[in-house]
Amino acid sequence: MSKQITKAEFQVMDALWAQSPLAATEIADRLADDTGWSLKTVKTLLSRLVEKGAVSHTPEGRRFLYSPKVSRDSYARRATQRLADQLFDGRAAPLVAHLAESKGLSKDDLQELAVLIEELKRDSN
Amino acid sequence: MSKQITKAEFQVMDALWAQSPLAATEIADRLADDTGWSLKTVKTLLSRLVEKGAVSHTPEGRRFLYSPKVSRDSYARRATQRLADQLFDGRAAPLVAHLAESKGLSKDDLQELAVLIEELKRDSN
DNA sequence: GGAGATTGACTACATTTGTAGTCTCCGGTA
DNA sequence: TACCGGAGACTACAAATGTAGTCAATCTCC
Repeated sequence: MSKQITKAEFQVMDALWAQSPLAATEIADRLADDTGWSLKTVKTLLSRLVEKGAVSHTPEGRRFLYSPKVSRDSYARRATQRLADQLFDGRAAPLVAHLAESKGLSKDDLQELAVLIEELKRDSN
Repeated sequence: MSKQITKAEFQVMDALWAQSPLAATEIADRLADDTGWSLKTVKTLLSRLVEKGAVSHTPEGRRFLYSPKVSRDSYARRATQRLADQLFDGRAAPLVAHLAESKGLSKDDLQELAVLIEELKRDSN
C-alpha cells in the first residue's frame, strides 16, 4: 500500500524509474546536478522509501542495489486519481479543461487526445 | 503567490469555496462531520492560511469573517499543472489516459471530453 | 453586575519532511 | 599490516504539519 511519497522522495523514485537497479552512490550522482543533495541525504531518502515499501533493496557485494517496487505508471495513476477526486469530483473533463487553459494544449496534443477518446469510446463497448 | 496549501488546509479552503465569507465557528461546524476537528484546530488552520495569503479575514463585530483569496479554479489549475508537469512532462494525453484506466471514464464522460476537445480545437484557430 | 460562553492571540507538542552528521565495519592499497 | 575511504546503520536537528491547549478580553444572560 506504500504510504505517501514526498516531493524529495519522488525525485529519488524518478531516478530509479529512469534506470534500476542502482546503488545509492549512483543515484546520488544522477541527482546531484538537479538537487545538490549530498550522498547522505539520498541515502536517508532511500531508507525512507524502503520503509514505506516503495523501493526494494538487495545486497550486492557489500552494498545495496535499489529498485522501485511501485511502477511510475501506477504511481501516476494513483496521483492523477487523487487529484481528480479531490478537485473535480473524479471527473476528467474539467481536469482537461484546466490543463487546456493553463498550458494551452497544442494542436497536436488535442489531436492526440481526440484519438485517445475515440479509442476509449470504442473500448467501452 | 500563496505558499503550499496542505491537505488539512485544503479542506478548510474547500469549505470556504463552498460558501464565504464565514466565521471560524461556522467553518468548524461544516468540517466537523468530515474531519472531527475541534474549533481550535480549524482556527489554527485558518491563521496559517491567512499567513500564507490564501485567505483574507475582515473583522465583523468581535470576530473575523474569512474569505478565500485564491479561487478554487485557479488553485485547481495550478495543481493540475503541477501534476502534469511532474508526471507527464506537461502533456495532457497521458494524464487522461491514466484517468481513463484508473477510473473507467463513463460514456458520458467521454462524450463530454470529445465535445470539449472539439471546442478547444476550434478555439485554437 | 457577576459568571459563564466566545473570540482571537499565542503557545504546545508529536510527527513528518528536508537535509545532514557520526559511528562502525570492511576491503583494498602502500 | 596499518591506514584510508566507502558502505550501511543510526542519530541529529530545524521547519512544516496536524491537532490542540491556555489566556485575556469581551459579550450575554440572569
